[in-house]
Amino acid sequence: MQHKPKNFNSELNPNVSVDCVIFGFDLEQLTVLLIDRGEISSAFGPRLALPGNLIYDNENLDMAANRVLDELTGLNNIYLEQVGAFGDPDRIHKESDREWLKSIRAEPEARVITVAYYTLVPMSQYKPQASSFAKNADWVPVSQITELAFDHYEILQAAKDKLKQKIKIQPIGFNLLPQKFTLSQLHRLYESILDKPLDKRNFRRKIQKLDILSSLREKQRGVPHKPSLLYEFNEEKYQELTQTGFDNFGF
Amino acid sequence: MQHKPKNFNSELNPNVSVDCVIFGFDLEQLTVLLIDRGEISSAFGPRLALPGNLIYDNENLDMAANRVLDELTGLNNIYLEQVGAFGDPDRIHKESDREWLKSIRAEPEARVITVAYYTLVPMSQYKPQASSFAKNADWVPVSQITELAFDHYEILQAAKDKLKQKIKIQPIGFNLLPQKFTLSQLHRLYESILDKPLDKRNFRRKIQKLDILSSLREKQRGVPHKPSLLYEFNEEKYQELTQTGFDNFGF
DNA sequence: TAGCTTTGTGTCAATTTTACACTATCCAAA
DNA sequence: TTTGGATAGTGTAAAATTGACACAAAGCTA
Repeated sequence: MQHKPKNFNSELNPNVSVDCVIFGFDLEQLTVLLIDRGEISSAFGPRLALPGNLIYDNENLDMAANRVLDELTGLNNIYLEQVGAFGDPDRIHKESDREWLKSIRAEPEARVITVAYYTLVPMSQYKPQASSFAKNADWVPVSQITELAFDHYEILQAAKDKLKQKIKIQPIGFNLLPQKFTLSQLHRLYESILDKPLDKRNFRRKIQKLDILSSLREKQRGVPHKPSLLYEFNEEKYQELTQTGFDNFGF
Repeated sequence: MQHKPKNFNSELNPNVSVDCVIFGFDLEQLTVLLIDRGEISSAFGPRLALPGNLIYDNENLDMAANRVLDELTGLNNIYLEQVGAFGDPDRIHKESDREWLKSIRAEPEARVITVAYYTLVPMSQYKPQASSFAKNADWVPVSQITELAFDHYEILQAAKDKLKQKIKIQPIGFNLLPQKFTLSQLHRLYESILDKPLDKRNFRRKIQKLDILSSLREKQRGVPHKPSLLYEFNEEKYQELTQTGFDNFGF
């Protein structure tokens, strides 16, 4: 399950990179997949970063994002959506970042524009495996993050905003949950993405109206309270819905 | 495979460009500002393109977009919003585009990633003046455009989609109109952006409810039918509104 | 078995949406 | 001057949606 070093008969493009904001949900809060770059020689600075790297010169951006994500974390074959391009000439200004680049890049001083991508995955089904220059790769609660390498913190904020916007327009949140989940978990998920409380009954009513959940005849077990019914997300109905098109979730 | 020679501060970065999608509205339909690249030596292909060019290596993307727009069309000091990055390695595949690049670029074969921007301006207040490699710069109705240079047609579609989305969330459409306008013009504008008919009475009601229009005591003149009242957009109220925040126009 | 915790449920008032048709006003042409 | 053509401007009623709100049921633990 390790990635083969692809033989691109092409060079890395020293001016363009991709970064991936992979959101997960631990059933409590929103998380992001970050890599640990390990000890940084000279100064201290944030060790954590979004998975990202330079693109190859003959590679399209979407594929580059997938490749890089795979190389650093082992996650592959994931649909990524673009956040945007980040190109401040000064985006690499932290001393720790400069030092680190010297250790991994042929042209550590080059001006780099990065194209950021984001997506949502069910954490439970993706176990990150660090490799390449990632010493470690793991999920970190978004709320705990206060700084990241380069301009990655800023990118993360932009991705969160996109997500917030998008979830109002598409029932994309279901991607974050395990196959079987409870309405309360979904509820918490929406609250943590939208960053505001939602009335329980109204939320449930609205979700049910979408008619994309199948209730299972199964209950939670082992919880010290009334067990919740489990639901499944109905892919087919969802496809139908997005085809028909709908404008707003109205949260 | 050529990348720029390093570290000349004022050098063009041969790998990154910006393109601008400037929307206008001629009171009938949505238009875009395009440049004419003139006769193309070898093959025929589309002469029209979005205004765009390479960035400088020490220039941030937003500023590059403004500079390039100014250089090619004379429009300046415009707030631009990002559409996204377009980086297919094959995005320069038309023979006519290759030929043309040879005539204007130092490294015509370089792989170029472009970052697209868009905005809306009142056409009446911006008279494009072609210069640099633009032989001409003019407004073209979006509906008449069937092909453009490079992947610009695709970029245009993406910008239209962004606009469509955005106008549902912000009353941004007013930017496209002259200072004094009629509700019918605004109505037509919304219809052409959303690309669907909107009920006249419902539209008017909804707009009025926003409370960002000031009715002038002035009528249209010289129209061969009942003259319309003129309105002004109320910037102050608009600012107030965006501050307070609102989610949806609900069209 | 008592207590803790979370689930799951319904209603009513207020607001918003949708669908729909006729008169008023100006210009131009007869 | 009259008439016809064109677009502006206006209201209502039914249906759907939203928002606010409270309590019993179910399982676990001590």
